[in-house]
Amino acid sequence: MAADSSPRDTKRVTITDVARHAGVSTAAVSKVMRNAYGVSQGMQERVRAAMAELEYRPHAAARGMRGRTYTIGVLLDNVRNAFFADVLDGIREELSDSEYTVLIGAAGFGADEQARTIRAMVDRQMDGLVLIAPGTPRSEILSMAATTPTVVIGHHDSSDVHDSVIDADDVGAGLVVDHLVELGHRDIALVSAPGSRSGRWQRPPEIALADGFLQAMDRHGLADRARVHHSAYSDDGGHAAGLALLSGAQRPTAILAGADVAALGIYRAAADLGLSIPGDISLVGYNNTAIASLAPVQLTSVDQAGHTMGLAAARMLIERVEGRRDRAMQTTMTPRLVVRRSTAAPSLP
Amino acid sequence: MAADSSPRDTKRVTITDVARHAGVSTAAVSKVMRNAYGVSQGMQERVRAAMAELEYRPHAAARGMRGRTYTIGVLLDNVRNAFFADVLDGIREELSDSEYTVLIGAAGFGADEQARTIRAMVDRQMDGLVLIAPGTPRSEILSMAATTPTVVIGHHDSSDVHDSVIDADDVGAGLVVDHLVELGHRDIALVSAPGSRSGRWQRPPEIALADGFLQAMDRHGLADRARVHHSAYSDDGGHAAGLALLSGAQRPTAILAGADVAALGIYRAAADLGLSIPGDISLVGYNNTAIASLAPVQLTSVDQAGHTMGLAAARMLIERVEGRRDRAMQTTMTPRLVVRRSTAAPSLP
DNA sequence: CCTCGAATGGAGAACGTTCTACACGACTCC
DNA sequence: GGAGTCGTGTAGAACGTTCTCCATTCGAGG
Repeated sequence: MAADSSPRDTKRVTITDVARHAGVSTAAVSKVMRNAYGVSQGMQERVRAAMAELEYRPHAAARGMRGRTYTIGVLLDNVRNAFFADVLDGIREELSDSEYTVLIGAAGFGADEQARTIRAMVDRQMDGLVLIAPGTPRSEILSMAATTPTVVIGHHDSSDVHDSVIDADDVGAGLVVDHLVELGHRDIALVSAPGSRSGRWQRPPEIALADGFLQAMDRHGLADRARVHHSAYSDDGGHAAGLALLSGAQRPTAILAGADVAALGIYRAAADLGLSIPGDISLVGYNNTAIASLAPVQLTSVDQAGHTMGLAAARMLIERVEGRRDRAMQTTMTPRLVVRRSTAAPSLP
Repeated sequence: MAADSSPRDTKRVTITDVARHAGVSTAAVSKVMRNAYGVSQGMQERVRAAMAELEYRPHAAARGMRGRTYTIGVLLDNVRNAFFADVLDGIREELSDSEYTVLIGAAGFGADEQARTIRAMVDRQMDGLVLIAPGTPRSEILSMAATTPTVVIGHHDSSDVHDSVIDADDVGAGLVVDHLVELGHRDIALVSAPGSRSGRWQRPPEIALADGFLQAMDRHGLADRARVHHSAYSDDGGHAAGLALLSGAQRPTAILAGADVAALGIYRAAADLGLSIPGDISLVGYNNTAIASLAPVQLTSVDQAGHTMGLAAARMLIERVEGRRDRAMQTTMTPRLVVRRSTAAPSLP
């Protein structure tokens, strides 16, 4: 086995050290830390002083064996999607002066990998989980949520075992369609994630979006001119979708992409084909991420208030973790259209 | 105290259950899991079968009390910087079929917050840490690294207690200056992070970049025309820097930004001032992130091979964690210039 | 047949917390 | 003056692993 001998020595300060130093029992120290009932003023002070003096930091793994671990896990499929960064900021802000630490599991798009990551977080005894639009089968989420407080962001399927934070994607799609129709567009395409009703989720965000889109088109009497194309919410996915839609026979005059990243891929495809935006094609993104507002981009987009969603998710989660609420709840946000320079009246045929 | 009664019941399958089910001792099961010495073929199979049958998953917190936790922590300051996403992908890829799980601590720019996050990861007994350009004082990193294997990405300061992966930022700056000078530019400005030699880091990436920039300018006899402006590597930071530089008295004809995000902020500032890129101003980014290649952007940038850096970091870290190497090492990458449409010859005065 | 050593399996002590019981004293109330 | 009650503190049993010893068996060598 060779030399081994990792350098991990210099032993930690433990609760026992603190207890001895303060001249009390470990139980007392534990109580102080969790500010549990039954501790006198004097005890409080003595113990806190000892902790400070020894620079004591509780051993999270040991805590995990019995009680809390004071860790919140966040699952996201794609670090590059800036919308998730907004949500994350919200979560971190809400938790910033609590004792909880936020750790992120970045899992990629694969359902298996996501499931593995979720299990890893549960195995590490995290106190609560925020899952952003998980691709994992619903049954798996439900069984995990039965044992660990969970907030699901994005999926419209509600449940009595986990909380949800969603955006009214159907309303968002409606806003976009209204805007485009008002500009004079008739042939409008939607590019949405292929997700579909897989894994027993009945209403993942992309389905809600697609439904809202079709309803809105119908409302304007354009049901037969609506087109839906599926592709991954990534730059490459958008690029492929853009090429397919724009070089096809019946070219739409406007495209709504379910994510800003994908919209930028479509932008690239349009450029490849020599089409200008918004001259030839109007383009709308979704999520109103930072890139949408960049000078060279100026993408019309739907704002989902990711930051606020993160705040709400964290608040709801902590309520559950600390047992202040025992019934599932659902929070719905209303989207808002932000018009920029990527949409205009269609050019005459 | 109300009802409390969190739902966390339905007890887990433990090593004891597996042992009983396989008719062996827990010690034996543990040995099989860690494939330690002293296990017969038959025992192997019996135990593995039992584990599979019961769907056993080891309890990470309990493991953390004695041995490994099979968790690698990654610290990054800003989820929005796509370069970090590249690094992260590299790390995840290298670790994808190992037993290690990667968890990310997103800490923001503040040194305190970063320090807190690092401590949180150490307290959770993570087996190893990858720190991407930490702003935390060097001493703190060194003391953490003494107890937990650590790879630092970005800082050029080497150490015998942690490994490092860096990019030759000075070379990168040289490539850019050469390119710009060749196009005919003389008045070139650098926008770099304010980091400076704080916290006892002698050579954080921004300093290496600035030094390389000044040296390259000097090499071309342009030392007196070089300007360095400090701002945060963010969209807003770039915007502010852009406004300052471009509306000031002696306007540069080209700007190098230390991060693509910041370059986009400068882009926005230029637009605000009615200046076109590359007509009036040439602009170069750093890191060659995905946004740099987007159709509407087309930013000339320096490629740092973040993905490869991530791979290297993970490989080095695991060597240390598993005790296969006990001396610190350092890996240096060579940057490459990717010319796009944001640079051109300067307009005549 | 005895001794040795290698190979294999198990007992049981950690590890650092939390938390349930319980002990003790001081009051209050009949 | 005894029975409750309240407030405060402690003992000690978990929790689910890892890992150091130790026990047993088996073969080989003498």
